[in-house]
Amino acid sequence: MNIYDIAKLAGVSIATVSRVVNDSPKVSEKTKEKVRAVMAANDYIPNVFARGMSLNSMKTVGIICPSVSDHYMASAVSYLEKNLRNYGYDCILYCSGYEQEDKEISVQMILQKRIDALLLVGSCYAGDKEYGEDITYIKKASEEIPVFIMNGFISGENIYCMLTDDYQSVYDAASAMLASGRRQILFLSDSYSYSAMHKLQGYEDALKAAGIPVLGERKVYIKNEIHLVRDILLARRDLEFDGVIATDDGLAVGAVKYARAKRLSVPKDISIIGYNNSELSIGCEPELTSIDGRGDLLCKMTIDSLMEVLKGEDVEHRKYVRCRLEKRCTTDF
Amino acid sequence: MNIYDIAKLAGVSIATVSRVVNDSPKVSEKTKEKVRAVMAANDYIPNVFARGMSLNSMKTVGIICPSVSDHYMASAVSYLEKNLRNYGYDCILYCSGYEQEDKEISVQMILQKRIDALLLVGSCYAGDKEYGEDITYIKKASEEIPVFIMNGFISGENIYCMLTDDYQSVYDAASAMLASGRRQILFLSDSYSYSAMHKLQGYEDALKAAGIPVLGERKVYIKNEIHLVRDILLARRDLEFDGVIATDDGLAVGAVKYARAKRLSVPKDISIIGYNNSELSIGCEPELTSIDGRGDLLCKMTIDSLMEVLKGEDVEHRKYVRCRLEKRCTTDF
DNA sequence: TTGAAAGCGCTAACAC
DNA sequence: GTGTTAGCGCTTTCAA
Repeated sequence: MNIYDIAKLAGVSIATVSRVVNDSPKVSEKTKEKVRAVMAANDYIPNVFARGMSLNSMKTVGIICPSVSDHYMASAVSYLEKNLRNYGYDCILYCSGYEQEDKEISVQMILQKRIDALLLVGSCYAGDKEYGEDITYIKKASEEIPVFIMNGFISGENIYCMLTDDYQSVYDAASAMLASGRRQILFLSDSYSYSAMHKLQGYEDALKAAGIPVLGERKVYIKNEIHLVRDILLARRDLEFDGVIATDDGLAVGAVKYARAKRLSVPKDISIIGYNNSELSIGCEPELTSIDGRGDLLCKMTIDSLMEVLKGEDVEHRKYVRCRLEKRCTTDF
Repeated sequence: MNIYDIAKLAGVSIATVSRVVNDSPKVSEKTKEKVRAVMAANDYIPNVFARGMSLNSMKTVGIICPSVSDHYMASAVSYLEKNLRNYGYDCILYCSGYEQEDKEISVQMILQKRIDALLLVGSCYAGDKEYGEDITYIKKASEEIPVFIMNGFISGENIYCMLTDDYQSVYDAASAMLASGRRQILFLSDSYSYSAMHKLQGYEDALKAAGIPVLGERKVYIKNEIHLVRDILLARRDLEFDGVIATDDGLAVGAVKYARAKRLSVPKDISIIGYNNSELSIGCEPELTSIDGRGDLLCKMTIDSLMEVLKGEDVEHRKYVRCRLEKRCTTDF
């Protein structure tokens, strides 16, 4: 069943059928009804390829994230997919991993699909030149289609960045922890991403503002595995700390496990703050105070901007979402 | 840059360029080299639409899952996407939600994309007629393209089901719990899916085999939210139990929280087993014994079958993966 | 081994 | 408001 068959059956031209399919206003209601009836009766499905060929667009958005098995990103992808579809856009998904080369290949491949826009989920795509990562592949992509980065920043004509205010939220959290009397706060991170660097900066500035020295040994980088974090902390007998700020809940729960192993009381002996407000922060014991990066809002903002850009409207190249501290039992403020 | 430009620059016909792109054997190496050089020099990218139109395939697999924010499914989608791409297939993702109508719409819409195969992730798509759900929309899809169901079963010519041995794993877990002396085991579930019904059956049969009566009140259905589960269990003062088998780790952690609130010792006073072996089972305290549904194996099996079917080979319509009990601290066997 | 040319099914510019 | 027709960029016969 193609457009010619429908046209013949309905006694109109293919142009009219096409117009009906696209709900053009310059077809009479009567004709529309007639054609629609024929289409329905024959289970007619317009050929997306032919359509894409004429329009040179498939109403598809490409989404790349390092891994959708990370909960934060999974939620984001889920939300994005659902809402984009509401706007009539499909999603094609690539999980690129974290390696530079793989990220480049992913972008290159997804561009071949003639997507209408590219969505980069995760701050690992914002590896700024300062941090040694090459971002020309993203710049290049932006020459063809608009690029949206969630939680990362790259400046560019056709690049739109949706940001979480990581700096401020960690600054505030660390300040509150300091105000509650902690003096030796550990910064626990598993990444050098744009986002992680801003969190670090917030941590350092809060310490400085309180007149506390920033020690290199208190900045611990480690793989995000609960038991691994616990064991590493246990092994580092030189390390003294009465507070932990982690860039992810998994890391923070590792610290909780460490406290338990050392029979430290939480939050009395040690205060702990995680990040992302995930299920893990409710599952652990005591339950974890966590910074909520408001992924939902970030997604919403992204989709709104995306639609505006696709409509040809002018959109800010950088937008922010404020985080929120979800207070639970691992802090005493 | 299209095929005509390349042809002109290379001094050959478009047919030859096309053959080179598709690595046809009937082009001389010499010509191939020449054409390839021109393509490379001009960053030539074949137009996927035109290509899809001729081939009537876009080398794309449609994946539908209820929600990719569920960790189990997210891992699956991640794995599937990565491996399908290795085989040269793209993925288009739909998150359908759990409602019958939404699932039907998702399938209908994704079929319009001319996908080469449909992958249904999650046992909620197997709602058997016995359980009241209509599956004709899946049967209908299978008339057009091969359909693969992960963790669900529907019989049909063009339907391939990859199954986890949920029945046996719960049967074994419940039997072990009974052997360790428990007599009042609670079955905690959040769904009536194909998979959940099989888990239930395993639970019931294990009890029966041990001569223990199956009580309706010991089968608790509840939304998968940790605090909610805890509170409901606390509220049900009539309910007595010394063991819990849950169809998901989230539910099981709710039971752990319940035990803590009641100052019950785990596993001494109450033994708990979760499902899916997620991060949550390591994050909670004490750490949760959990049944690992081997999602990775299931995915691998699915992709292997998919490729064989697409190649036109004969493939079994039902395949099983064995689960594994990951023993941690909430059980004493 | 290569080229010419006929589609594939649709959109959109143009004509009526 | 409707029809005619020229592409869109590719694959694939068919001839040479």
